[in-house]
Amino acid sequence: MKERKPTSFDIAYRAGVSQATVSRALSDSPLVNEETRRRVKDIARELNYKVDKNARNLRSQKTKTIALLLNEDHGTGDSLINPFFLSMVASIIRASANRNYDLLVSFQQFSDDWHADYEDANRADGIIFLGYGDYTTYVKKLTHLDEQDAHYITWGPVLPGQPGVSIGCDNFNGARKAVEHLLTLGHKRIAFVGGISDGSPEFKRRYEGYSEALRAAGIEVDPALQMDAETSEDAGYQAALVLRERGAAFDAVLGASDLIAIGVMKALEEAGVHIPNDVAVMGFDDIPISAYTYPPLSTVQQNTRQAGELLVENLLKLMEGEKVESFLIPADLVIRGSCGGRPLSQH
Amino acid sequence: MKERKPTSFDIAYRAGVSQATVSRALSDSPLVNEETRRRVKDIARELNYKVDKNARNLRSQKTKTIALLLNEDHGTGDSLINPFFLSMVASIIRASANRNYDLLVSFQQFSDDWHADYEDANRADGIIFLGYGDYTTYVKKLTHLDEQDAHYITWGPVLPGQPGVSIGCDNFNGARKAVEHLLTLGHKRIAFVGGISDGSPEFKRRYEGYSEALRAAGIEVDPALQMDAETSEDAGYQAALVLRERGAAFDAVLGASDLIAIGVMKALEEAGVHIPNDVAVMGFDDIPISAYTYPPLSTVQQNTRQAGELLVENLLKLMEGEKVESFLIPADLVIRGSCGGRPLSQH
DNA sequence: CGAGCCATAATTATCGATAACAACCGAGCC
DNA sequence: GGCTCGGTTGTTATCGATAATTATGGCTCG
Repeated sequence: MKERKPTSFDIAYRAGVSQATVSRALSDSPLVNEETRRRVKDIARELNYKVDKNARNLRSQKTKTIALLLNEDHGTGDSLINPFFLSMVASIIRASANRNYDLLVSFQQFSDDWHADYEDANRADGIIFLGYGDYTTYVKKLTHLDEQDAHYITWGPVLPGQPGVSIGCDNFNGARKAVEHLLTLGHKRIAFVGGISDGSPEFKRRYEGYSEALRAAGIEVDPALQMDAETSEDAGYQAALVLRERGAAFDAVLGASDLIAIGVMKALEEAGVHIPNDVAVMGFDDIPISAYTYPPLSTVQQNTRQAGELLVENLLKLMEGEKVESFLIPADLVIRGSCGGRPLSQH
Repeated sequence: MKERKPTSFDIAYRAGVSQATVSRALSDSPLVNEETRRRVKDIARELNYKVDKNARNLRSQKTKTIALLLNEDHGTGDSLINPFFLSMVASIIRASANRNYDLLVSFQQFSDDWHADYEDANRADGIIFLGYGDYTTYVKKLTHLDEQDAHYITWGPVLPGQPGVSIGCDNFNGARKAVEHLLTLGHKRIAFVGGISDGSPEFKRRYEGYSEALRAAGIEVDPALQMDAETSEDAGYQAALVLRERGAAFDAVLGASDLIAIGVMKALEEAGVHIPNDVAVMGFDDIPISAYTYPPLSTVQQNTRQAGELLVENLLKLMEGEKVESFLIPADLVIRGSCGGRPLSQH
C-alpha cells in the first residue's frame, strides 16, 4: 500500500522485456509485437502504472498542456470574477478537455514580476491570454513573448501594432447593430455608458460602432450622451445617476457591458423611469444573468462557446507551426424585454 | 531569436561557475556566496532564464500543482456548466493562485476509463474533486485513490463509508433554516422541489432538513408536496407544472437549488400566481443570477469563496501529512423578495 | 606546523521516461 | 553458404534540473 509508484522498469521486469520496449508498447509504437504489447499493457494495468508526465515531458519537450492566464482588470482580490470571463473560462476548459489537452489556469496578478510571466512557458506548450491589466504593459509582454517565439493567442481586440494572433468579438458591428435596432424601434437620443478614455479598446470599438450607426442614420453624436464607466453594476448605476443629473434627455441607453446596463436599469427604475417604455436599455456580452433581469436585458451576444473553441483550436494550430489569422467573431443581437422589442416575460 | 531556451548550463558558463551552483543560487540556498548569487541571478534575468519545471519536478518529485477534477452530473456536452460550480471553480482558481500553486483543471467526463483517472496523480501533488457522476463509481474511485494513498479532497456531502476528507455545505441546517423562515412568515403548506430518490445526497440532506423543520413545527410532511427534479431551470419549471396539476395546495416552495427555484417561479408566474403574495419561493445555492431575478430569489447561501479557500487550504495540509477533518460550512439565509420577507426591488 | 573545520564550490548520481542506434533472428535470394 | 532485409528487441544517450558527495582554500587552534 505504501509501496512506491511503479515505474516502467517494474513492468519491464515482470514482462521479461526491456524498459524501452515497455515505453514503446504503451505508446502504441508499431515497432513492437502485438503479443508483447498486450502482455505489457496487461501488466501495466494490473500494477496501475501511469507514465510519469514529468519524465515524459522532460524528454519529449512537449507537455500536452496549455496555460490559461487570466488578467483581472482590477486588482480587487475580493471581488468576483466578471461573469463574462467565467463563461469564457468554462468554455476554454471544455474546449481543451475535448482535445485531450490539460489546462493550467492561473491569475496573472503579480505581473510586475518579469519572471513569473514566463514560468508557464515551460509548463505548457501554449498560452491563452484572457484580459489585460494595463494595455501597454500587456503589449510589452506579448512583444517579449514574440521575441522568444512562444506560442500564444489572445482574446480581445486587435489594435494596430499588437503582436500575435487574437480571437475577438466584432465589437464594432455588434454595437452598431444594437444601435440600429434601437433606431428601428424609434429611439433617437441614445446614450452610451462605458469608459472610452481609459485603456479599454473594446469599449472604444463599441463606442465607434455606436457612433457609426448614429451617423449613418443622420444623427449627430452627442458627447453629453456618453458616460464613462468600468464594467461593473455599480459603475453603471453611478453613471446613470450622473447622466440624469446632467439633464441630457435620452430615450435609450446602450451599456458597454451587461453589468453596466444592469446597473443603469437599476438606477433608472429607482428613479421611476420605466423600462422599456420610457427608456430602452441594451447591454453587451450576454452574461447568464441578463436573461433573468427584470425586464430581461436585450444585449449583444458574445458567443463564448465558439470563442473558447476557436481560441484552443487556433492555439493548437499555432503550436503545430501553421499560420493563423486573427479573427473576429460576429456578434448577434439577443432581443429580450429591456429594449421594447419583445414581450417582457421572455427569457 | 530562434535560439534554444537557455539552461542552467548557459548561465553557469557565463558566470564562470558550475551548473549546480547556479541551481543553488537561484533557489536561494544558504550554501552559496552572496556575491555569486547576485551575479548568477543577474545573468539569469538577462538571459530570461526560467527553470524547467519538468526537470525540477522530475528530480524533486513535487509539482507545486493541484488538480481540479470536474465531474459533470449530466454528460450533456453542450449545456453550460452549473453556475454554482462555476463560482466554485473561480474561487478555487483564486485560492490556489494565492498560495502560489498551479492549478490543473479538467473534466472527468471519460471516467469509464480507469486509467485516465490517475494520470493527474503524476502531474499534481493533490486533487480536488468537484461533483460526482454516479455516486457509487465515485466512491469506488476515491477508495482506489485511498489505497495508493494519494492526496485528495472532495467537495460535497459526506456519507458514511465515503473515504477521504470532504468540505461541504451544511445542507441539512441550511434547508431547515429556510423552512423555518418560511414558517415564520406564516406559510404552512411548503413544497419541496428536488430529486431525493436518485443518487444525489445533497438534495436528500436538504429534504431531511426541510422535513425536520416541518416536524419541529408540528406539521406533517406531505409526500404529495415533494417533486423530483434535477438541478436545472427546466426541471424546476416542469416540476412546478406537475405540482399544480396534482392539485395539492401549497403556499410556499423550497427549491433544492436556485436553478430549480427559478424554474418554479417562471412556471408559477406564467400561471398567474403572484410571488411572493400567493406563493413564497426560496432556493438553495445563491448563484449570481438569483440576485437579479424578478422577484429576487431568497435563498440559502453556499459560501463558495470560503469553500474554495478551505478546499485548497486543507488539501495542502493533507499533502504535508497533517491530519484533516471533514467540515461542513454553515449555510446562511439570503433573504430577498421571493419569499415576501423583504421589499421586492432589493438585490 | 599539521589536524580539523568552515565556507564555498565543483563533481557525480539521480529522477523516469523517450530517441537514436545497435543487435539479433529467421526468411528469402543469388 | 553467405548476405541482405524486415520485424523486434535491447543498449545507450539524453532531457535539465536537484541531491548527495567530494574537493578546495583559508583559518583556528592545540
